Formats: sequence, C-alpha cells, structure tokens
Amino acid sequence: MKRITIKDLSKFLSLSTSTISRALLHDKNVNEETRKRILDAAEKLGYKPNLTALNLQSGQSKTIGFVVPEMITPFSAKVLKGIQNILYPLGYRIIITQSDEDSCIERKNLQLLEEFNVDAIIINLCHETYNNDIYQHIMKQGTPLIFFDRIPHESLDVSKVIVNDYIKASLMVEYLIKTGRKRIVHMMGPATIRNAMERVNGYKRILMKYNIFDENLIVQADGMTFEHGKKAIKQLISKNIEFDSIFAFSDTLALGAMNYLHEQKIRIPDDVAVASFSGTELSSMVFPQLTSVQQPLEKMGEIAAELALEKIKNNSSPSKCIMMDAELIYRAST
Amino acid sequence: MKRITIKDLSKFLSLSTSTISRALLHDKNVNEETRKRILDAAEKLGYKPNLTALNLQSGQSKTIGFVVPEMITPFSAKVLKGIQNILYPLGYRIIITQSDEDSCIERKNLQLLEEFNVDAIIINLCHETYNNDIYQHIMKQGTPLIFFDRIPHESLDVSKVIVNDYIKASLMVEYLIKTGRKRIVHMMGPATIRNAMERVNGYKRILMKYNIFDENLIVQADGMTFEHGKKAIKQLISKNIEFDSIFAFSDTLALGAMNYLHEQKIRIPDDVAVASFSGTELSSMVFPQLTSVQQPLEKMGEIAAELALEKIKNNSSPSKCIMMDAELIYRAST
DNA sequence: GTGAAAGCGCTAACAC
DNA sequence: GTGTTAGCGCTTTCAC
Repeated sequence: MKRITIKDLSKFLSLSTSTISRALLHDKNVNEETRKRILDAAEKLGYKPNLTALNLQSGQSKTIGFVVPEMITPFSAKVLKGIQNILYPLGYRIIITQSDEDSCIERKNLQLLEEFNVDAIIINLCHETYNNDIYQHIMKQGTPLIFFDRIPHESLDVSKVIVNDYIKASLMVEYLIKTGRKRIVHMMGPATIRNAMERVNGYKRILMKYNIFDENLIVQADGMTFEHGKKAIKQLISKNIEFDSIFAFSDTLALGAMNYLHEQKIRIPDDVAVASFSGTELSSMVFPQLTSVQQPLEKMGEIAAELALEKIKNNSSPSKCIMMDAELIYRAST
Repeated sequence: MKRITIKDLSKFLSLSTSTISRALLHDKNVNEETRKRILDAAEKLGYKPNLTALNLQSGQSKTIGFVVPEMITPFSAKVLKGIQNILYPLGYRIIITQSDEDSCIERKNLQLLEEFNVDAIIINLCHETYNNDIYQHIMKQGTPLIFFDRIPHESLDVSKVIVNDYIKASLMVEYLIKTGRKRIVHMMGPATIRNAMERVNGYKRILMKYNIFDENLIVQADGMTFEHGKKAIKQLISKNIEFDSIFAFSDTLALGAMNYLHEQKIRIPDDVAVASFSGTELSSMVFPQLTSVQQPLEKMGEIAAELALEKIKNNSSPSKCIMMDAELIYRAST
C-alpha cells in the first residue's frame, strides 16, 4: 500500500512538485484555482505528508524523550498525559523510558535518547547528582533538558517544573497537628532526592514551631517501593516508639506503611492518621482513602512540554523555574 | 552543536562518503587499514548516524504505536516494558496513546498514529467492535495491527497475544469453592469486552458444575473504574443478596468493591473473600493483599513486539494467536 | 504564478 | 577497494 507522495500528485496534476508543496503549505504564490485543484486531489488520493522527510529537511527529529523513575503508580502517566496534550498536536513523538529508580538505568536511558537524537528531554530524576556528568554532556550537545518534580541542585542552568515541597509539607503537617496529632512520624524519602530534603525540612520546621519535634520520629525508607515503606514502619514499631500519625514522602511509601498498620490491627485513622505527598488516583483506591498533597500533574506535564518547546525554538532562551500550586486533599485516613 | 555527519568524516579523512558508509556498515569491501582509520575518526569526532535519514531511505518510520485503554493501573506500563525490551535495542520508537476507556478517543488515537506513519500498532482495545472499521482501514493501508489482552472477534485476521481467560477464570472460581465459598459473586466487565464474556463463562461453568449457580450473583459494572466497582457492589448489597466472595473482572473493579466492603465493616476475607484478574503490583499494594490471576504482562509485551516485527518484515506472514500461561497468586484476600 | 534544481544524511547500484 | 551518482520525500532558493 504505497503512500501517495507529492510526486504522485505532481504527475497526476501535471504540475511541478514545488507548486504542490506551496499549495499544501498555504503559500500565497499559488493561483487560487490551482490551489483548489491540488487540495482536492490531495484529499481524494489520500495524501499524507511524510514526516520523516520533513524531519530530515528541518534537521529535527521531532521527538522528545521522557525519562521517569517508575510507572507503577499513575504519577508519570498523568504527567505524560499533559505532555501529550501539548506535543502530539504539534507532531512530536514522545519516547518514554523507565529508570526503575536506578541511576544506572537512567544513565542508559539517557544514552538511548541521545542515540535517538531527541530534540529535548523531560526528566524526573531517580537520585540527584549521580548522573550530573551526563546531564551536562547532553546539554553541551545542545539538547535541552527540562526537569520536573525531582530536580537537581542549582548548579545546572535548566528549566524546571516543581511544587513548593517545603511549604506544602509544612501545611500538611500543620493540618495533622490541628486535628490533634502530636506524635507525627515523617517517613522520609531517600536523601539523594532533593524533594525528600525539602519535605523533611518543612516537617521539621512545623514540629519545632509547635515544640513537638523528636528526632526519633523521622524514619528513613531505604528505597521508594511499597515494601520499603512497610519495612520502615515495622522497624519504627519494633523500637517501641509511640506515634499517632504518619506523613509519608510518597503514596507508595504511605501504602506500605498502611499495609503494615492494618496487619498489626492498628486502626487508621483512629490510632494512626496517615497522609502523603503525590496526587494520583492511588490515594483514593485504598482504604481508608488517603489524605495527600495533590500535585497538578497533568498541568505540570503541559508546562514542562511548553518549556521544552521554548528551548527547542531557542536554546539560549533563559531557563525558567515554574512553581506550581498543589492542593491538600483531606480524605478518610486523617 | 552540529552533529557530525558522514560527509564531515569524508572531508576529514579525504575519503568518499560511500567508503565511510561501507566501513560503518561492516561491509567487507573496505581495506582493513582504511576501516580502522574510519572507525577511529568516527569515534573521535563522536559520529552518530542520523536515524531520520536512515528512515527516509528505508521508507520506514521505525515507530510503533501503542494504544492502551488506561494508565492508572500499572497494567499497560508492564506490557510497555516488554515492548521496550525488544524494540528499543532495534532503534524503534514507541508512541503511546491512552484511550481512557473511550472508543472515540481510541479512534482519534489511531488516526494520530496513522499521521505518524507508524510501522505497526500494538493495541489493547477499549470496547470491541465500535472501531472495527478503523482497524480494517489501517490494515488495508498495510500497517500491521497486533492485539493483546482485549482482542476483537475472530473476523479480523491479526496476530494476538492473550491468556486463556476462560480457563483461568474457571480455576480461580474453583479455588474459591475449594476454600469453602458457596455464594460467589462475579463482578463482570463491560459485555463489549470479549474477555469479560470469556471470564463470566468460565465462572458460570464452574458454578454450574458445582450446582451453585445463581443468576443474581452476576453484577455488571457500568465501566472499568474504581468507582464503578464500588457502585456495583453497593447495589448488590442494597438488594440484600447474600454472598461470601467476589471474583472481579479486574483489579480496579476489585479495589472498588473492597473499598465499599471496608466502609461497611464487612471483613475481608472473613466475611467476603475477594479475587481478581490482572497481575499488577496494585494487587499487593492494598489491604488485604489481593488474590488474583497474574498475567505475564512484560512477557506479553515482548511477544507482541515480536509479532509486530514479523509482520513488519513480511506483512503477509501468517497471523498468530499466542496464548500465554497465567498464574493464580493466592494472597490474603481469600 | 510556476518550474527546475539543490540539498537534508544516508545507502546502494554502478563504475573503475 | 574506492569513488561517483542517484534517490528516499520534501522545502526552498533561484529563474522565468
């Protein structure tokens, strides 16, 4: 089923390919009559432009790389949706790679995207710093890098999309306090993730403000999975440290913790309230439904895509850091 | 940061572009000495082949479309992983589109993929039949269509990857009976999905075999979301129909049901056991962890990708229907 | 207002 | 064993 090309049209209409091209591009230098004939013929014969040829010509690959740490929660999928909203209508393809929270895989993914000659890369880091050399290498090649959610340290001059982790964590913790909780555990994410530090700092600030800070209430998950969350809370309990609530770095960690609490017949929220930070459907698919900081993920994807487009148009355009607002959603777990 | 091309190499080495090309392609018609010089230079200057040029040349887009009904559960992401395993190393891009369980969106997505001129499409249907015309249209264009999980009726001559829904549903239901359950509810998926019919038939067969079939125990969810599952079980309960277990069409529906049971303080599995059909991490992230039919999703993705490659190589190669084995995983919910 | 021709980066058929 | 050339589908000078 050979595709109709501009050449076919040119033969069919006994016109040069350039005229056809012009008509198709709405160039004014085409007789109205001719234009119509061409458009009709194109329609009738089912002409579709060959994107590959256009890309070769323009020197772009019209492909954007999207690098995410995981796709087990709907987090990345929602951001992806936003990116697609913006980029698909513009004819961009999106190549997705999953890093499985592993910096080595992330590294390989970035190399893969380099092979693919992507026009830009939108990325949510695994762990900060480990791959800094590659980020810089890629940028030096002239490929714009846009970060969202988990971003690297200031050192890199890149555009970013984030929420105010520090403030939102503070607000969530303060909310827990207002509902009468005093022994609030923070299940912290890996310290190599900048957001983990922001959130723990927000947490600390509030607990100190209310004079109820206790170092022992911070538990560090060794990783980002459900099992890590479960294990962390198990250890805490085995140490006989009392607590009446948990503020977790992510939905996944929170779910792990909740699962263990359930197993131990600890009631949520009666005995222990649970809150998290994320904003995916996951929070409302468990029991009890989870109170959490809801990030505007789809919107974040859209913004990230727009930042990418800006940089594609002009790579030396100034980098922006867009701070999005996030909403606290109160559900049954608190 | 202009990319190094074969022409640059040719100038740099004072050789023709064809010799360079040959060396790079490991063509034997190149002097060993020359070959080495070329490869060294390519390495040193950081030569990367321009995939767009290759694609234009070969007439392929080296792009595969992937159409899925949703990405809220990790289901599609796992299949995607399998597809990526096979296709990324071969230089294929994968374009993902999400249909949100809506046939209209699926339709638009398929049209989008047509614009992108993909070499093949791997698809998990929303609802059967509604878009049959488009499937046929696409195939007539010469674009291979590979179905997995939810497949269309026999009428289409396409390759497919599935599990034996009928048998596995039977086994799961039989397992529930063996654990002493007698009033087993089946929460059925939309009848427009072939698998829903297969699974309900498997369910029926076993209940009839044990002489405990009761029409009232089949509830039909109006859709595929968590809320649909919740609503369906709520209605059942409001009708005062007694039951001691649920076999749900999908994880998502099962979770909705579980949520409602929890709300009503109905104990799982003590009062009501719950089992589902799927095979994602979701089943082990809830409480109690969910017994389910675990499909080898990543493997299914790999097979689907291979089937796609077969068809790309030779579109008239015979269509295959690969039936994968699925495992019953017994967890705390039963 | 239209056509001829060059060129994007690469491969392959054809010379030599 | 190497070079020349054409061509993949398209846009875009440059002529006329």
